[in-house]
Amino acid sequence: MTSTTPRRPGGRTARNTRAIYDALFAELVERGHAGLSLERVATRAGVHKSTLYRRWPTSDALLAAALAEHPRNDWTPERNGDLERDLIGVGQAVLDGFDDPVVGPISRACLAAALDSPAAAEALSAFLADQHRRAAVVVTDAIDRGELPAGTDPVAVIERLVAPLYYRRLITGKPVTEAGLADAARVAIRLARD
Amino acid sequence: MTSTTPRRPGGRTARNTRAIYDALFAELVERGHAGLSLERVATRAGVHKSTLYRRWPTSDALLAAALAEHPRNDWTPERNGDLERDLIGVGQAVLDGFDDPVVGPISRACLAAALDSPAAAEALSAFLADQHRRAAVVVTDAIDRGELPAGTDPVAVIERLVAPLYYRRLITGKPVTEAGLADAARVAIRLARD
Amino acid sequence: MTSTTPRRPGGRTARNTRAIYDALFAELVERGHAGLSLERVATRAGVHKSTLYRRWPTSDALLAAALAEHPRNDWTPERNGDLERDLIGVGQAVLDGFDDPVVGPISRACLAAALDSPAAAEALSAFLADQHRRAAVVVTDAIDRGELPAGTDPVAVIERLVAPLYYRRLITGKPVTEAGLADAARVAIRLARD
Amino acid sequence: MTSTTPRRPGGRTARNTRAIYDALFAELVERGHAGLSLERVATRAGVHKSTLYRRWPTSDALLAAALAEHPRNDWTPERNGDLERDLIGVGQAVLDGFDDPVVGPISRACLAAALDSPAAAEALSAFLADQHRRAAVVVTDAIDRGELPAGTDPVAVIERLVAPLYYRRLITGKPVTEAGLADAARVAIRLARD
DNA sequence: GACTAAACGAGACGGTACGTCGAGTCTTTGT
DNA sequence: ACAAAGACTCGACGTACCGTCTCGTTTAGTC
Repeated sequence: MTSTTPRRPGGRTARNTRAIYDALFAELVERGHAGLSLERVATRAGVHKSTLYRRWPTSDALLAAALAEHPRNDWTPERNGDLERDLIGVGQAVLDGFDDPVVGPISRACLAAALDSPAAAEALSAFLADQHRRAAVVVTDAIDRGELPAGTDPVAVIERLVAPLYYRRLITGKPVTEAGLADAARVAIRLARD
Repeated sequence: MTSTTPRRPGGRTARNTRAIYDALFAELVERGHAGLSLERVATRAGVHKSTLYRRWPTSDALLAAALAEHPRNDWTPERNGDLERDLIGVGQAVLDGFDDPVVGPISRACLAAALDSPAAAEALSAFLADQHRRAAVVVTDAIDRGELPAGTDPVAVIERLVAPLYYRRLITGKPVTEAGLADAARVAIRLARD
Repeated sequence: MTSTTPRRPGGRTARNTRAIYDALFAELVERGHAGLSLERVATRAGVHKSTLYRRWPTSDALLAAALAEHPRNDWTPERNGDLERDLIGVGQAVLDGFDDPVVGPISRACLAAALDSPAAAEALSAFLADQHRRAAVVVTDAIDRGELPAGTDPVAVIERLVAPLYYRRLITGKPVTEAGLADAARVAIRLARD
Repeated sequence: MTSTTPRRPGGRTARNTRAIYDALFAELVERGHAGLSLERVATRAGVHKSTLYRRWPTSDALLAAALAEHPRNDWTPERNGDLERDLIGVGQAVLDGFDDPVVGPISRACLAAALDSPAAAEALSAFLADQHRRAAVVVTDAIDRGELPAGTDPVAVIERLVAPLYYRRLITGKPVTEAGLADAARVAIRLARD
């Protein structure tokens, strides 16, 4: 990680860290990545500016660290015993995230940061890999059930599922219809079957 | 358009506009979206800062305007009489763009801008729609040849092709192998056949 | 005079001149000398900026020209047949000018301009000389009546009268009481008698 | 005072303050009040612009603060045991100030500032009050010697002395002759005798 | 339970860029 | 062909953050 791990991480330091991450996300939600100011983050966290600079070299490093610890790292997909239904569920969760007034802006901010900063890119990469792994259980289930061939790469299937969702919503800016989501699920399954 | 169209668009104004767009792209290439400074753009274009602010309300508006006029709006896919080969060609062109030392940074910058600013998002959306339309001729060809059913939506095929490329390269940050590209092309075709 | 006298002073030119002077004074009243902007004056006068620049080289020159033509050049002191009463009347008129919501700010503006610009200083000098001459009739009256010796310099008496008024009100910023004014008048007379 | 007194006035801050005041006066001497630029003052003082804005809200406040601390606050009139001679000495000192290539422009600038800004006006008022008090010892001396009645207001005498000097030189722009100065002294004394 | 180094709070600073405003000067355009 | 108005250069404004520094002060962990 890019953060300077404090040698005395207990007590106040831990409290501050938590407050800073919270403030960071709140600021990202309110003002976006371009409008981010470490001064405001510090003020909002009730912490002095120098505390931030002491612990993270750049704002991207802070974002990377926050992304690594904080959010929805406990998410788990629904498992219904049917691959297509499960995949649609996963996709819907992704889309719901984009629409969420908190998660959406944070996602966009992380993405924007990743496009500018290698450190943030790495953190985002790790975060997404984790999410993929988490989601991939629905594919593993399908393999166990014999719905898919044994050699299938579960993460690849998930990637194929979410790629068009990200592309349409975040990049082209167009909405994803129910049919679009179903289509994405079908593409992913079709790929896995070969 | 978000730009303030000047009421006297001849002569110097036109020359300035061109110089500004060029300077903007050069700066984006060198410093990225986060490191963009309108002061530097102005200096580089040999123009005074106030000229920029007079004509575009924000940096995003400038980027949007530049994106709308300038780059590779003349690109055309190769047409070999074979859909899969053509699609791979389109995909390869996209990937080459990401790798290009000029086009790549500009793409990333536009994307980052779009994630922060509705104006930029709209401009990017229009730009990509144009690119899709342009690329879609290879699908239309295939329909004409009878390779694909008549009702096929050509743009949808292109989107299915490029979505995983963008997702892997720009979002997860991972490379796209030749096999990955071939996969994307094959799946796009197969799905269109149904 | 520093103004460029136009070669066709009739019709539109004259109307514009009047409008410009009016706008100038109005702006001075509203924003003071430091806040003066020729752009606003031009807009307010319904005239293009270049018209101003064509006719006056600097804002001070404009102010000087306006001062020479416009204001209270028709003022006349009251003549009561009693020097002290007349002088008090003159002094009161000066003080009333300082307090007037229109004349006061203009006076201060002209003074400030004169402190910065020789052109304005000259204009102010001429203006004040004119005012002195105008006021001096009350002294001439007194000489004619035999109240003062024949060799008395009427303008010097007026200057002795108004100097402390200007000094207290405009320079030290302190008010002038009725007794203060009476004092000034009395001393001016007494000194003239010797 | 309008200045923001820094909470740690030692060391660098104090050095900066002094350098800023010096630079301010130097700029006023060279360019006058209207030509004052805080950017140039900062550069000249070897200090960054934001340091100025952090400590003084406006240029007038800076001028006020500088006026309050810096100049000739140690001036003392000559005392010759003769009121008229002393007063002429005081008046001559005032006139010499107007002619001085350093003090003159600064005086004019302060006066111009005072005409535009209440803060500067107050500072000037305080400065002049101090000068008056300082000069008034020559009047007190005369009272002690019995030259003037006991109830005489020493400061009023000084004001009466300097008023015509300011009026002629700074306002009407005309020179003050030796006779004019002697006249002013006589007026002041005459006033005090009643 | 007291000590010591780590972590923090606080204020000031030099610096870059912002976005705005006004001063003056050119130059395109419409008539 | 020429004046009017639009567009420009230039300098400064006042603001916001950035990242750094120097001091004290608090607090966590250790002996």
